[in-house]
Amino acid sequence: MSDDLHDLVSTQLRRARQRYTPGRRAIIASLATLRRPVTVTELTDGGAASSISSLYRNLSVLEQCGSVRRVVSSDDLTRYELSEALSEHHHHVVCSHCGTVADITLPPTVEDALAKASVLAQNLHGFRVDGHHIELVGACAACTN
Amino acid sequence: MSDDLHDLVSTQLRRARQRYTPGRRAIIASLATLRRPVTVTELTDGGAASSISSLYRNLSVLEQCGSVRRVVSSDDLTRYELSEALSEHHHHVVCSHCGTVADITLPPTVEDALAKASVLAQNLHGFRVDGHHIELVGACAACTN
DNA sequence: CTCCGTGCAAACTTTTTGCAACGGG
DNA sequence: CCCGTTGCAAAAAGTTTGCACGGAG
Repeated sequence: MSDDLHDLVSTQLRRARQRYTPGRRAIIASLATLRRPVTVTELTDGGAASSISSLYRNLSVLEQCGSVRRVVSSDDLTRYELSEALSEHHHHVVCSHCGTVADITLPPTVEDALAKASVLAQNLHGFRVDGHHIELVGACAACTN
Repeated sequence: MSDDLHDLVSTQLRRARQRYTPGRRAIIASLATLRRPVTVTELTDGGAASSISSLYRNLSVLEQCGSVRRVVSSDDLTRYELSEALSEHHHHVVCSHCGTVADITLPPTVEDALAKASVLAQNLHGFRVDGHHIELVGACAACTN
């Protein structure tokens, strides 16, 4: 686990006048290790939190200060991952069979086309586009078998 | 409301050995009128269902037979819309301020680039891509003011 | 006459909140 | 010391299920 990461989170938290407590550190550590959107249950089971209420409260704090991102996909389990400020711009592949979500980076062709389309949306619909997220839905390697 | 739509739904339901009851018809009618992902509450308030449990059950049936699609976005309200079999391939713009979700059609450049990227994901990660969904996140016209 | 769909109420799951105790700054 | 964080327990919100009635095939 890189100290850089913890320093970044620490800064983000301080900016929001929040502290980098052990509980929050454990969450960040887990997310950094797993490198994919993780369910709340996975976090508690993985020992990243002692109490569910604290976990939710800390995730909320970390989300608001921009350290983690809440990810909802097809199934009804809420997942969390490190924000793009702490990782990299990426997208998700969702297995419609087992519900697992994995990270994926898409080629510049897609990103460029999407950037242009965003400007269009802005002009046509008056919708200010701040970001985007692509979800590829299908069957993961394990579920294809 | 086009009869075509109801005929299509009717066929989809029959294929799943289900009936096109008034309750289900009302849901489809609402979704067809609103033409955007709608929350469960919006459906009940709009008079599309008399009982919440029946609404959930019917949405589940309609989803399984391919008539409606469950849409989850950033906020925690589940939304439903007509499936692409009954509408057209489209994507969503999500207002991160008020949570509203609207439909948007993206230019072929994006779709093409994404199609190529999907093949890549398939080859690189062994993930069989069946479909995709793009979410543009930002601020809607009303919330920009 | 037999099922399927419906509505009500209760159960269940997930998330949020109240409150008292703890501990770092 | 003070205030933010924590853990427990209770509450709230959203969704699902059990059961009996009613209507359609």
